[in-house]
Amino acid sequence: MRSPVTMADVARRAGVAASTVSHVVNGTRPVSAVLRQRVLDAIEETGYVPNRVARSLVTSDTHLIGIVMSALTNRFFVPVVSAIDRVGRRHGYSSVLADSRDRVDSEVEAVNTLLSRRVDGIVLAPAPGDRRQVLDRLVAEEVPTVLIDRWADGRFDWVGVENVDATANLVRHLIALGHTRIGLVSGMRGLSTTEERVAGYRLALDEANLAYSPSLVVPGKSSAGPAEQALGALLDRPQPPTAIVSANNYMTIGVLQGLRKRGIRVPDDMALVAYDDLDFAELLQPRLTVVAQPVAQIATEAVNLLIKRIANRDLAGPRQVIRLPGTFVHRESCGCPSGAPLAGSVKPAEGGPSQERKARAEAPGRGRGGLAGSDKPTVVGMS
Amino acid sequence: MRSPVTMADVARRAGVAASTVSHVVNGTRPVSAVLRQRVLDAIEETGYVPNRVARSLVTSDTHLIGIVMSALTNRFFVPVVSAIDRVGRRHGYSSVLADSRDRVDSEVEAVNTLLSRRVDGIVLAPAPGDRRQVLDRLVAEEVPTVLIDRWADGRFDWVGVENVDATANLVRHLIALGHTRIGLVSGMRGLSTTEERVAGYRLALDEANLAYSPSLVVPGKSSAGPAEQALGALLDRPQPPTAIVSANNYMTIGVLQGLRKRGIRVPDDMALVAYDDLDFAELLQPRLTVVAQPVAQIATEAVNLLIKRIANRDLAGPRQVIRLPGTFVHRESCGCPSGAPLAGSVKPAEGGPSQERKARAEAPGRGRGGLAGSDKPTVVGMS
DNA sequence: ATGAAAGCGCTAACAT
DNA sequence: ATGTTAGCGCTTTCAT
Repeated sequence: MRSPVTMADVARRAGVAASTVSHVVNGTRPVSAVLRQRVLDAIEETGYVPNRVARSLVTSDTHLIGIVMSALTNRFFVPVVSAIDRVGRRHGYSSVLADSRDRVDSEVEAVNTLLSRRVDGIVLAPAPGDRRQVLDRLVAEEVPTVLIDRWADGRFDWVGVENVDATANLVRHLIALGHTRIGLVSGMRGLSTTEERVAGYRLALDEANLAYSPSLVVPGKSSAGPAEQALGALLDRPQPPTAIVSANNYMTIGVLQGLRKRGIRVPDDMALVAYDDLDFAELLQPRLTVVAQPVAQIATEAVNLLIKRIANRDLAGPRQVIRLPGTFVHRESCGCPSGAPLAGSVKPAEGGPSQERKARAEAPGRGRGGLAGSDKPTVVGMS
Repeated sequence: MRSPVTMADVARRAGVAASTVSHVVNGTRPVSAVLRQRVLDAIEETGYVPNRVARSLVTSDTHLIGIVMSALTNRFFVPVVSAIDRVGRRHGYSSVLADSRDRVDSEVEAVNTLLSRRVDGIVLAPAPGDRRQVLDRLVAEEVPTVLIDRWADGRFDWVGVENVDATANLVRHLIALGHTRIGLVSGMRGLSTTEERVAGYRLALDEANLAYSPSLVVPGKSSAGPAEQALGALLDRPQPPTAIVSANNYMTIGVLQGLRKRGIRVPDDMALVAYDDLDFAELLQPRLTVVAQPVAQIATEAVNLLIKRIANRDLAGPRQVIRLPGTFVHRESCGCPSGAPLAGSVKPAEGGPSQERKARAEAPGRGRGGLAGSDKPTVVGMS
């Protein structure tokens, strides 16, 4: 069995009281150099590893941060884990996961598990549907929680991206290029991001006095397969669109797949722009014109905010809503030649309704190694 | 502050002893219908959530599985998390993460954290370098551990992929197509996967009586940027290769990037094959000929094995080594026309040295929605 | 079928 | 500067 060497063992070996061992381990009170050394030696010799669960029982904190999201499907999953590791390492936090599978019932189960494990705080990307049960619970238990990605409830801190204007910019650009029949492959129902992106699409149409046709908006359910199917519906219309907007990364993959199968070339036969950059967007031909989310930054802000809340639970203060801007990345799938200036002035955002704090624009370099000069896409920061 | 409603509170409210509450919660001994109901009601009314950390202190198990790997860089990260969630949910396991950043010192830190949190078991993808310290520790503490991806030590269970023959097959295919100068962009030094893939490359060369030239093997360090640089070295040779093998997914991205920048077309100017399939391999032009790892299956096997070990720590038995076959996916980047039969008979594997168990071949469909008939790549199972 | 009591390994008063 | 002691919230003998 596993090392049952306890603090008492160490104390005995060092010839001191258990509390002394505790204090040298935690530096919680001065210990004479001699005893400290004796204790350190004893620890070394016995291979003692402090038992954090026993510690947690008395201090009633676990230094555990719970993450609730659909692991595979949510693009914030890995960045959040990384942020907790990076930021949290300094403060001794670790992360525990709970997959919600994007269904409220699993979400409830997930939150309960985390609650019973007494996590110090939770980062949650709310599943679509009625999440009142989970959220009420979280409020009742008063466990520090920050919502991420999808907005769901004014009682919580939230960090996410600006969707309305960013999507509108995508559409404005297409309109500036002369398109009037623009299809939208939209996301899962019940997600704020889905609704906001649809709203952005309609906004741009309105501005240009183009009629909104419901049949041009097809449900891609936020994933590739359904998106490919939804695309079919669009293409089978008597008057297919001349341009398509895909509302998230996974759906973009489905759309590309579908277009390819039908032998429809981008952008010659069909212009395509998308919400979310893809890791491999640069490698596709044509390269995709997209709005990129500052994913890493969102994750980092969320974790920082959470840790701050945990640190002073009392100084609660007003809930923070951090809505970060997306970045318009102009490449060629919209139909523009490589390096062309951006058609259709990208309007500056006017500040979301619940925007309480303006964040700095994301740094241009998004990490994935520099591109050669002429190959560089035009990056337009949006705020 | 957080719900401090304890088992004692519930007991008082229900007018029973704490032990009775415990037994109805855990079903550990019969409780009369009346009392059981009273307890259940009290729990309901108080919103009691059992404190798992207190429980852990007495039972000395946490139902926590630790995951140690380079979160962002390791392709097994998300699949392992998913597997723990899927398999573990039935048994009440959750996962705690620790990012090793692929450096032994962080790895030591990570393992220590998990040890102090008293996880019931660990899934570890060993960092490159001298991991004796970590592994000795794990052995000493006798915490059930399964190694994944990179093989490191005979004292542990291990689950990973067959590399030698799979890589050889890639090279054999190129040779069959007439290539004699074949470059290899290889992975990080100190990783078993790197060494095995180089060995496979050499094996195929030997079989064909082609000379092995060290300068045709360049260090891509398992990531995109370095791979792109390494590619440069290959291309700047007086006699550049006519075909390239990329030894993992991230490096393939770098290689593609580099080739594109130099205006080198695949496969016309340069044939390209790779270890690891890419999520978007189907979307590239040309589509990539690769060996795909059964990632999800590896993760699932690892987690199942670990949970089994945890269940009966004593019945230790011999260490298991599960080496799963890769799948040759024949597409067009090798220079073959779409749907062409596979040139260069792909030799069946001969069983790795430490192969103790033969696993079934991965099911052909790899999840990402069916391809249209004529577009379907030729998939050749390897064992 | 139920209750009382001991104790898991630690921290944090409270002594001295 | 160090030791003693009383819990943290639970499980699990041991009684009854």
